[in-house]
Amino acid sequence: MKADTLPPLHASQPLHSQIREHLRAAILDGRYHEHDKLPSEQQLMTQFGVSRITVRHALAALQQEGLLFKVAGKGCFVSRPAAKPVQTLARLQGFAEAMSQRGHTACNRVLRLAPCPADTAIATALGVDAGSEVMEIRRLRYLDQQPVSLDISYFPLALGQRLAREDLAGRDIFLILENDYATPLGHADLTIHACVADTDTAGQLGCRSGDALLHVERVTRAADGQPLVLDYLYYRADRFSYQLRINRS
Amino acid sequence: MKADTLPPLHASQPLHSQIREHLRAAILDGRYHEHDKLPSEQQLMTQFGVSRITVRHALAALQQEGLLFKVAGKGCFVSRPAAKPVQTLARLQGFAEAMSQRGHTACNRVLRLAPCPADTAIATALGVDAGSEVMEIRRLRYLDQQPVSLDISYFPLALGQRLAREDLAGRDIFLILENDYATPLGHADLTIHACVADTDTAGQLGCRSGDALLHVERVTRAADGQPLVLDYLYYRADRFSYQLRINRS
DNA sequence: AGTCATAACCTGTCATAACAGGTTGGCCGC
DNA sequence: GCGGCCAACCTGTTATGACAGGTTATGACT
Repeated sequence: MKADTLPPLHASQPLHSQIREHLRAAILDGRYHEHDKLPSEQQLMTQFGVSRITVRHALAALQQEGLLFKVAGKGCFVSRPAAKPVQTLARLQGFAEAMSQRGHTACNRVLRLAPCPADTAIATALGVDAGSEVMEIRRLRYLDQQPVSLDISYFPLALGQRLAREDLAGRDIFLILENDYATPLGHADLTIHACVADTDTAGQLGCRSGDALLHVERVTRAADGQPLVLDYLYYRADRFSYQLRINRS
Repeated sequence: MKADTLPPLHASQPLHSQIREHLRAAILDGRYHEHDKLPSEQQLMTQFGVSRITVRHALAALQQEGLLFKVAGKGCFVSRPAAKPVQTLARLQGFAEAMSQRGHTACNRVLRLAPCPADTAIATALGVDAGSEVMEIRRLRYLDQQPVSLDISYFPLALGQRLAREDLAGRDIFLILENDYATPLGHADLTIHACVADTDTAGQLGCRSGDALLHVERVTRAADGQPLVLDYLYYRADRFSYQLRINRS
C-alpha cells in the first residue's frame, strides 16, 4: 500500500516533473509490475500533497511516454516495459543519454570535423544561404564496444566552431548544448527511412554492403525555434531499433 | 487579426478538441503560415469563450502533434508543415486514414485470410496460449495505384472471424473496430526496424530482392489494454517513410 | 544618444472546485 | 440463488484564480 516512501520533493523543479520522475523510477525499479494498477489520482494527490491537475500533468507525460495507460472509470495501469537496446521516441534525447539509462555504455569516435559548403537541403534545414559554410561532423557511435551508427551532422558555422573545442567523443552534443551553452532544446523533426549500406558505410559500421540500415534525418531546434543541427543518422538494423507508443485521439 | 470566424462550437464534443480541430484546420488551410505567431492564450480564451486550461489543453495536443511550438515569454508559433507521402507517428491512425488526409488514395488487396497456430511471439503479444489458433490476414497496400507495403496481421480468433466478413479491401481495420464494433482504440506499441527484401516479399511489393524495407512490429490495444492485433508491416523504403516530432522535457 | 529600469505581455506552474460518464461491487428484492 | 438497482470509485472535462519567470518595448535618467 505505502510502497512509495514520501518523497522529499526538492524545490527548484516543477512539482509535476518531480512526481513524474518518482513514478517513472517506481515503475522502472519494478515496484509496480506489468498491468499493475497505479494509485488513483485521488490517492496520488494526498500522497504527494498536490492538486489533481499536477498529478494529471505527470500521468499524462508518462502515458505519452508509453510507460502507462489509463482506462476511464477503472484507473491507471502500468504498461509492459521494454528493456531491449532500443531508443524510445517519446522524448528527445541523445544516444548516449538514452543508452546509459538502459544500462548500456555508449561512446563515439570522431571521423571528421571540418567546415564545408552547405547544399540546398542543409541550407534549408539550418536556415542559412546555400553555399555558405557550415560545420560537418562525422561520428561513429559505439554501443557496448560495437559500432552501431554513423552520424553525419551539420551545424551553423559559429556553433560548429565552438563545438570543435569540446569533448565530442565522450559526451552527447545535446548535453553540451543544454548544460555548457545554456541553450534549451525545443524539439526535433524526424523522418525515418530505410536504406542499404554502400561499401563505404558498411566498412565504417563493420557490416556488409547491402545490409539494411535504419536511416533517420533529424532537424533539432532550440526552444525558440532556431535550428541547431541537421543530422543524417545511419543505424545498423541488426543492432538497433526505435520504439514508441502512439495514442489514439 | 480576426481571421477566424467565431466558431459554432458544436456541443457533444469536448471543447478542447473542438478548439484543437479548429486551430488545426486554420493551420492546414494556410490561414496561418510557417512561423506565424498564433493568438496568445489570453486572446484564444476570449475568442472561444473558454478558460485558459482548455486552451492550453488544445495547444498541448497540437504541439505534441508537431503542428506548432511554444516559446516561454514570446508565444505560440506555427511549425514548418510536411506534406510528403509520409505517415505521422503523432497519432494512432490507419494507413488509408492517414493517406487520404494528405490527398492520396489508398486501397488494399487481401492476399490471405486464414486461421493459423500462434507462435510464441504472436501468443505473447495477443495474450493467448502458444499454439492456439489465431487469424492471419496478409494484405498488400497500395498508394496511388502502386504497392507500398505488405501487412501481415494476427488477430484473436473470434475477432478475426468477425473481420473476415467485412470489406477489408476498402476500409481501414481501425475504422471498422471503432465505428462498427464500437471498440475504442487505446494505443499501439511500435518497434521500427530496417531489413532487406527477400525474393517473396520483393515479388509482392514489386521491388528487387535486396532492396531496403522499413519494417514495423506493432501491437495495437483497445482502450482497456486488451490486445487487438499484432502487425508485421514491411514498407518499400523508396515510397514511404515515417515522420514525427519529438519534444525535449 | 546611450543605457538602464520598468511596465506590459506571454507562457509555465499550481491550487481549488465541480459535474459528467464509465466501472464495479454490494445490497435488496424477487 | 439470481438479477437488477444503486452507491462508491475513477477518469474526463472545464472554470477560476494566482504567482513566477522570460521577453519586449517604452520611457526615464545619465
